[in-house]
Amino acid sequence: MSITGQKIWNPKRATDRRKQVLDAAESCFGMKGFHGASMADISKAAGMSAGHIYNYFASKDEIIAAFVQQNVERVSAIVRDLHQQDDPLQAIYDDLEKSIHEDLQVGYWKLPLEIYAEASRNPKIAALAQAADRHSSNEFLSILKKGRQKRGMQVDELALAGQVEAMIAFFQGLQVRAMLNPQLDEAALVEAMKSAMYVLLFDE
Amino acid sequence: MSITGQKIWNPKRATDRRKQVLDAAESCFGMKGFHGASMADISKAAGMSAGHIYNYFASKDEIIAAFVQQNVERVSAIVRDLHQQDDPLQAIYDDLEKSIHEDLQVGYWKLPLEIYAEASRNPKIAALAQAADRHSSNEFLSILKKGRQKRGMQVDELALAGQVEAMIAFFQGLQVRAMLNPQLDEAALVEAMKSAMYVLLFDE
Amino acid sequence: MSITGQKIWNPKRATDRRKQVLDAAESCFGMKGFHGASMADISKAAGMSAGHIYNYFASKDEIIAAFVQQNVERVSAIVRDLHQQDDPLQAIYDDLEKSIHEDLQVGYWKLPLEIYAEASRNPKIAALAQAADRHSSNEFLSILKKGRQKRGMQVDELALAGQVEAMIAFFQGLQVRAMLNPQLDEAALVEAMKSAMYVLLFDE
Amino acid sequence: MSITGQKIWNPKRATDRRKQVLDAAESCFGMKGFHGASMADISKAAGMSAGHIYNYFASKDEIIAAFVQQNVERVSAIVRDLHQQDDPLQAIYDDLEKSIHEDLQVGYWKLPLEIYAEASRNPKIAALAQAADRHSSNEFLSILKKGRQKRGMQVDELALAGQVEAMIAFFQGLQVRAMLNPQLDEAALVEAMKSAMYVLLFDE
DNA sequence: AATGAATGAGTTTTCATTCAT
DNA sequence: AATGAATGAAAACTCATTCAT
Repeated sequence: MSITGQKIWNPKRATDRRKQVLDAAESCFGMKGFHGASMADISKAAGMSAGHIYNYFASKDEIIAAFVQQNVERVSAIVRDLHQQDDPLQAIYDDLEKSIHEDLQVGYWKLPLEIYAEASRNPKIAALAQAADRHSSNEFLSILKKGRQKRGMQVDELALAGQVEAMIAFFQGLQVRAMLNPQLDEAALVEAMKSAMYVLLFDE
Repeated sequence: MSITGQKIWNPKRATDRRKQVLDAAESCFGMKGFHGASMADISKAAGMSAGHIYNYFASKDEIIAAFVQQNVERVSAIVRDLHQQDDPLQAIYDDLEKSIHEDLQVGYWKLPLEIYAEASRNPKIAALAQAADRHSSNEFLSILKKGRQKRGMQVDELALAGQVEAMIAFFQGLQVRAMLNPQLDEAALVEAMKSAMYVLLFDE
Repeated sequence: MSITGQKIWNPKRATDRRKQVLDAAESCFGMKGFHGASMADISKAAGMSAGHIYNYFASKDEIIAAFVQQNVERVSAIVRDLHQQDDPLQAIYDDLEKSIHEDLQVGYWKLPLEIYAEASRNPKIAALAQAADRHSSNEFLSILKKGRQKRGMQVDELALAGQVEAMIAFFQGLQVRAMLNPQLDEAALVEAMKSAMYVLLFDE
Repeated sequence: MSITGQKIWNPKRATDRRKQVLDAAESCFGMKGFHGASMADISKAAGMSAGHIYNYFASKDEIIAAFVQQNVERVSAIVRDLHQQDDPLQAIYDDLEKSIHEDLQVGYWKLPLEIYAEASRNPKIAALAQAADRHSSNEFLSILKKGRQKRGMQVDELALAGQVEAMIAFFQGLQVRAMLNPQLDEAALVEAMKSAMYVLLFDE
């Protein structure tokens, strides 16, 4: 429209605006849930008019989807970090206390619980969450496999797959525990988790 | 008014109608979630006008609360059954395959996930869920304590509390796993769970 | 239906039941207004099922109408009492303090105000209220006419009609004053009213 | 956003829309009363969707309150005009015919009657109406006081307060008369009112 | 690019009225 | 005569989405 053409689509700005919206969504969804948070809430938190948001997202559902995508990617990133470890089995075991402590913080479980519920009835969200989960699980499995091989252990892939599932269940279950039992004794839990994780990690 | 008095107020009918509504709510909440399901949906599923529902529940929130209450009581009932066992530790261990299989069925995880999300932002629901959880956890703990004593084991109550938390986390985590990984290999998972549960149950 | 026939329509009982309903309506309408009071409220106050009320009144509107009728009749009764007076002009004047005091009580103005508002937009109620008002005004006028004649005064009927209107306006205006000015100084008002009523009553 | 800033927030438009709604409310409330008029009625009369009205008023109650406020202010304005008069006592007396005529028009009494009824059971509206009434009464009293002093009369403030109450009762009573007696003979009424108002105004 | 005014379908809830018993 | 379960239409209000500017 203008002679200099600076009004042409600017992908950098678009990315920034999407991030602005998703950050706002994070705070709104955390407080009110996906369905309790209104577009007006999000637009206010994003410092942007509700109408304008529709230039970057086709619908509220798409915001939810993008938000979920962003969140499941965080888990992938955590797993990816394990790749760097020399002895991942030991590293995971040694980090248990910290990992558990993190998992029990409200910032760590509130939105995941929201996502699980949404995924349990919204097929689009389910597909996203399942795909991300598959990817992370596979990566985790391959890390553990390499880790065991490095230690000279025989690797029964099927058994390992079961152990991976169980370990992830443990950590996702902790998110539920954090919500249901705010008085939970963390130290005692860490001790119990250590013994259970030990047999799962080292297959003993 | 009648001599037999059965017309003065008929609690049976009220109970029936409430059950009718809660059954309808179960199916609607399962498909659309607490907030996605409308009173119109519920009334249609209950075969009753929306207005009439308000003769039995003061508000939609009260339906949700009653529904959640009903659901958390199912868990309590499961724990209560363990009281009957002669050697509960062994019984739990032996039943693992069946318990896990049950927990992975859609009917077992869909509504719990919904409840966890709702509880994470609705204080009334949180209070209900937490109270039920506290009760079940305590009962589970006392069952295990007695079980260990019967077996002549020393009981470290704090350690046991941590183990109880971990075991519950396991099973609640399975509900998340069931949703996120529909292709999950149950047999492998059972093997892994057995080894982890063994150390938690028998403290070895 | 029964052999003895005691189930045949019993007009006495019907009258009783209607009174029961109208008494209940009085208390409900006073608290919540004609439209704020529900049939459920009235039925509870009447100690009778809502459904049953419809055996005695065809609709809620009919209850309102009957209630209004009953109320406007009270005013007629007050006027009728004046017929007994030997010197009605003096009697009215002497009773002013008491009449004003009564008119300022909440029980005397609350429902009239409700009725005026309803009549101002509901033609059926307007017709009732206007008919009763016409009747009372005429009777009041004829009482004053006789009163003046007895005192040997000339009676200008048109002037008297204007004075009657003004006097009634006075008293109905007091109902509004009572509502709008709860701190109203009654003694001062009585003095002022006395002087104004004097010229209206005695045409001086 | 624009340099002149007129887009940042446009208070003119908001004021216009509120006026549009209040005008619509006036006609709807007049026809059906505060509770008989629905938001749908008002929105249709305002030429605006019902939902949109909530951008300008938080609730229907707030519309009623704003509407009542607007109406009671009209009375204040009438009293304020008297301040301009050189000899207010005489001015009021001379204007009686016109004032009475106005008071008897349907536009003058319909909504006041509605307001009186609403105020008689809605504390918020009662507070509004009473505050406005207090203000107008005080102003009216001070005008009369000055007027009497100008005429060299002694002013007994308590007596004057009673007379003020009586005069206002007169005019508010006329609103009821207009509704209850549509055939009212205005000329006769004016004559009667003149004699009564004379003694109240000039304290004779 | 950005606004926010505006819509209309949808939400929960209330209530006069009917009717089987 | 009497109940109260049941209905359905309407109420106030919310909100994702559109669009003129």
